[in-house]
Amino acid sequence: MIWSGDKMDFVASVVSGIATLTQTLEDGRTQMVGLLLPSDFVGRPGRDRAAYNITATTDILMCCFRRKPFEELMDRTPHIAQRLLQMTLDELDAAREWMLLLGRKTAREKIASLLSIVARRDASIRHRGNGNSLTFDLPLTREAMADYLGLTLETVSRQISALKRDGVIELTGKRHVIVPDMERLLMEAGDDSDGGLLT
Amino acid sequence: MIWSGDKMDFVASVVSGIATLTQTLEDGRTQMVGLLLPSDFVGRPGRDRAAYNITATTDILMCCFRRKPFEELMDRTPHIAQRLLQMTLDELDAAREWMLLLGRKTAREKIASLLSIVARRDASIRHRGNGNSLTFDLPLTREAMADYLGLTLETVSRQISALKRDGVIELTGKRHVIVPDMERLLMEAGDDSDGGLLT
DNA sequence: TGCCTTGCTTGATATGGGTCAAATCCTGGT
DNA sequence: ACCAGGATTTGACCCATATCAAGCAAGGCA
Repeated sequence: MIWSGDKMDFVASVVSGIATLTQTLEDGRTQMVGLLLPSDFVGRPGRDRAAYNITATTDILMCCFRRKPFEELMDRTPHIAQRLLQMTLDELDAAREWMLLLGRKTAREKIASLLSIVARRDASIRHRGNGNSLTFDLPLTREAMADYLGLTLETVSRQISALKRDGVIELTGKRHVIVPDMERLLMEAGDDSDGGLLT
Repeated sequence: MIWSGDKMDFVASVVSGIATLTQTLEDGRTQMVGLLLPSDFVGRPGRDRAAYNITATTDILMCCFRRKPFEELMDRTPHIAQRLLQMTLDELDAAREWMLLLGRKTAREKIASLLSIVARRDASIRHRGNGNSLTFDLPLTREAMADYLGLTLETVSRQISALKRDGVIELTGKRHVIVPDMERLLMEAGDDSDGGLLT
């Protein structure tokens, strides 16, 4: 959709669909640095070039504003800057949680963490708070998961197979996941401090 | 100084000295998620508990405000929220750069990146823009560097030795670094995007 | 002076995850 | 139904980094 360095004279808000923010090294290694979900904000007031690649992983609908008028609106409406500040601080928290994952977790913990996050978000969207036994679809390919977690797609595949073999999750099809025991999955994720914040 | 989960009824700005923000897993693995330098902001309006451990690595002087009055001040002075938003967005960019480092760079690249960052910051503080051949002190122990980079302290030590052996840097004492060729160091860091030109 | 501690280096070995390669599964197009 | 191309799984092997362990240097202190 958008490449890092492109001119970007608008800001936007995601209405529906999913997109990713990625950074790459010149030899092709890539790392996902953000996941854009409905209600997330894209772009930055006061900057005219994109800092990251933005890729839609599904059909996506965004609500765009030209940057200049938006900046003027922000000057006139203090409430907006405050709201944006809250959202940005939440993103910063999420980024820091993610840094812990990238720097210190094992491959298995990384996968379990990702599944926990997706499961929680999915549960909160459809509020089906039925305690144990959750069910959801993965919105990402194995390769996207690898970019998210700082792994290779082969390792992702292997660890998912391992979690399945150990009964932590069940799979129907490639993408549909059943979690018989959410507690167990959270244990596997390593941070049972329950502290996963979702954006 | 402050432990994650502690009550924190103030916000602050660093005046002088250096502190770190770290997260830990319950088995003791720790990951640095932020570096607090002079002028950086600590704490979050609208949250009353610290989310991270804050550790001073030098003597430090901070300018503290009680949280409630500060929040009121922010409501009355839109300019402050905007300034804070800019700072937070900068931190978010830094966090994302860091995620790329943690997820995709090799140990050698991580060390070179860290040295580049410290060198650049140091150079900008003392503006000694003498082209090549920079010189600076590392403000961190090997262990702190390891926590920063998602490595072990032994690997940090080995990679620094390797860079020295290869002539990328020179050491006098354990902490004082001389960079004979900054270009070379930036190459080693992997992201030579110093201006975004490719031949 | 000699002991202790803290920070750092270096070596030997183990292992988690990467790399390369091949087989299988799935989906949409003709 | 058949085929083509992408997505996924699985296997074999290798290497970068972790782990475990020993030793060194410098400073503080009894």
